[in-house]
Amino acid sequence: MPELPEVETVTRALSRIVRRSKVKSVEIYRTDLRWKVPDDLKETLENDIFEEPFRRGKYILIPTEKGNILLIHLGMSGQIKIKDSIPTLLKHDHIRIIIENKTNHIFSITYNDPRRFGYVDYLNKVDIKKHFLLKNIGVEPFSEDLTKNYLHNIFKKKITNIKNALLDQKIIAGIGNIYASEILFKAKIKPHRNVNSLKSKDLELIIKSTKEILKKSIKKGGTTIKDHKQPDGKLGYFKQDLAVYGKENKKCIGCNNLIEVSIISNRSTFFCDYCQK
DNA sequence: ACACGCTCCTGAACGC
DNA sequence: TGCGTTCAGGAGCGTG
Repeated sequence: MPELPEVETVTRALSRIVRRSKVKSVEIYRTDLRWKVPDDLKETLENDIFEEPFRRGKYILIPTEKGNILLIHLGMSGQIKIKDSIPTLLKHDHIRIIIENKTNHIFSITYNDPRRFGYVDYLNKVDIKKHFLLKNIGVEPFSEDLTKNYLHNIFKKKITNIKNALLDQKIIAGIGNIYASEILFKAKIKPHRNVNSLKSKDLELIIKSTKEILKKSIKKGGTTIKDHKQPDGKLGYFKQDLAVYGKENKKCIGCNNLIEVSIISNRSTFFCDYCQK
């Protein structure tokens, strides 16, 4: 599923229930995710108390009172399910955390991931800049650090196209294959353009489009193509707002020409050859 | 140091 | 209906 808006949606849903809740039990059914889930995850988290969850790139981070942070990555097919009960386990439910909130209500948080490209880990709060998955992550799209100057300094040293650059988590955190196409359509820039051909005005449009597209998608609960569900089971409704992703041979909303698809670094990339320059 | 394929895995959709 | 093939929203790793 998940790019920034989907991960943000899940993080917000978690925020509503985990804050100041006590971890009653951690049930681990599979440890062979993208990397091996640490053996001491269970004993580390149990009896600790969750604080306010937050997101970094496509990672969900939940700090605890004892000074740790639970890290969840959803990979391609991961889902978080929140229930006010402890339901029967379903296929691909790999990890389940039972919590109790301040008013003694029990909730279950279940990590389900058919393809197991995702990951669950914990780290110490002081190591947040050192963890191997977090240390090289670039700026947050909504941060003030995402500026023309920032992009210009990176792009002048690069030989790649803007589509690949948007997918590169070391530059901007959180953009994936769907939103890369959508952002470039909105910015009217062809995905194949080399980054060092981009002018100041182009960078400005890319930054503006990035913020707008991601913000709007979060508002709609993300995009459900296949897997993504919000933790309460609801779908994400940004799909109906997609302008180019998955629209091959459909009319462009800007000019009525047909949307094209080309494979860039093995990923489908959708664009309008007329609107995007 | 960088850019680019390859790869991990399951399931759904498609073609014959 | 059944079977084989292709494709999927991520991203680290090995290679050149």
